[in-house]
Amino acid sequence: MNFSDLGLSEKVLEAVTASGYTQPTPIQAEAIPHALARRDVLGIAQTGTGKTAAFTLPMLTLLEQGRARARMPRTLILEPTRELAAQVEESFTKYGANQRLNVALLIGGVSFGDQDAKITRGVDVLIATPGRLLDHFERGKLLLTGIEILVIDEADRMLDMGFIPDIERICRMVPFTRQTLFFSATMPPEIQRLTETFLHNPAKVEVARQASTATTITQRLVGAGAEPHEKREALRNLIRQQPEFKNAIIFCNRKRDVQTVYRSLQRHGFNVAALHGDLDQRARMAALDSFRNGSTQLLVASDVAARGLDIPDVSHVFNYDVPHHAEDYVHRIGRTGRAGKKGVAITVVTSDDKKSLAAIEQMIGASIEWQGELPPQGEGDGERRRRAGGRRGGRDGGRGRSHDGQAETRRSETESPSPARAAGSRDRQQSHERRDRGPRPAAGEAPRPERQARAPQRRPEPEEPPVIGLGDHVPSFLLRSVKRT
DNA sequence: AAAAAAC
Repeated sequence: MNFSDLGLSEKVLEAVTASGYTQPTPIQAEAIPHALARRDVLGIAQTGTGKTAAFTLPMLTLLEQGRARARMPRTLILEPTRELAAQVEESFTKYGANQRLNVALLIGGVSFGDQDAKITRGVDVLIATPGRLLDHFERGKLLLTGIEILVIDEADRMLDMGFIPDIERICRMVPFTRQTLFFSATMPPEIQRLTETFLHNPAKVEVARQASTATTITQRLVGAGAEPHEKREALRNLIRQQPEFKNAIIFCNRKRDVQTVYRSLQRHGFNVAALHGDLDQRARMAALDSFRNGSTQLLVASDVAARGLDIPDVSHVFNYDVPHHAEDYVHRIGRTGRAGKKGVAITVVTSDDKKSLAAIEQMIGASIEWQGELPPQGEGDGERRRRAGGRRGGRDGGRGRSHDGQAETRRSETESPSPARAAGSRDRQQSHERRDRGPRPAAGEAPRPERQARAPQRRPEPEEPPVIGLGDHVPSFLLRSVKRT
């Protein structure tokens, strides 16, 4: 299958070729002919599957006929976040290079003036987040009665974000006769209802199941103390330990933690940027740009960055927090291991995260490899080392932390051996054995018995201090076989 | 337990 077999126009094909693409992805191969035939399309696909081009390319072809009129855009694309909207705009710029089309981006956080001016001149492609679109509409500067094609992207995310009433409103404002291209990674009942209401006999195009995580991603769990400073220190060690590190996105659950972790990494000399929704638009764009062009290696982000953002070549994803919703986990780790590349996703787990972790493992249909405890240690500045050494003899202020063990595994590669660490060698071997066992079973395969079998050897000896948290102790939920859906 | 999106 080649792009030239899909019925796209010469101009669009030339732009696609110029970008270096010859073969369409499955969603593109399936959706483009339907879209060109003016059919409604229901696309069930995640980002990273080539979804954006699946609607951009046929739209560009269809837009070659006709001309935009003042204040009456011809097509409308709705996106849940500003970054995604900007990304779609780039796609139109790239593939529409051989056409004279007016594209406008209507997102919040920037001034109305430029947006207004563009609308007034007439736009062929309007890309918008719902809030700003409705704002323009209510000011009476925008007419939606000329819309020929409506695209609703990431519908399930719009649902999560409470946009569905806005989407329904917008759907009722555009002409009944328009063509609708509708994309969602999942099909919860509410989305199902929406498609039944607003799509007419759609061609259903489905690629890759929602909950499946790419096999190119190596997933691991590491334990850490639940105290913020312990987690931050664990994170720093984790970053330093990675053998094939290129760059990483670090996900936090809360915006203020994004800020804290960002500042902390900065103080410790890391090249880092932050991305969350409370930053002004310029800062958001700057963070994303510097990460994309490689001038920044670390991006600390909230879930604003979890879905859809196209950042090629991310070698690592670190979950500083376990996400509360299992599907967020899937989206976060999906930022790495893209386009056939290898990726590593490591989640920092504390004693507070058992429930969320169990839900995640249930959703992905497998248990995630447990790498062991990652104690805060080894800043290389003596001060920390003393603290770490001092802790060895007793407990650290009574806070939970198991005996040293698998945590030694990789640290030993980055630091010179010390007598205190030699004790970890037994566990280190075990840890390597575990890793060498290969990938976990995919969903649908039988649960693997060795999980039960190897568990006892990782329990602490009875005379050791009681374990608080997720050190070498294996919580009971990890020993249960995983329920599959 | 949160984040996101309009001013």
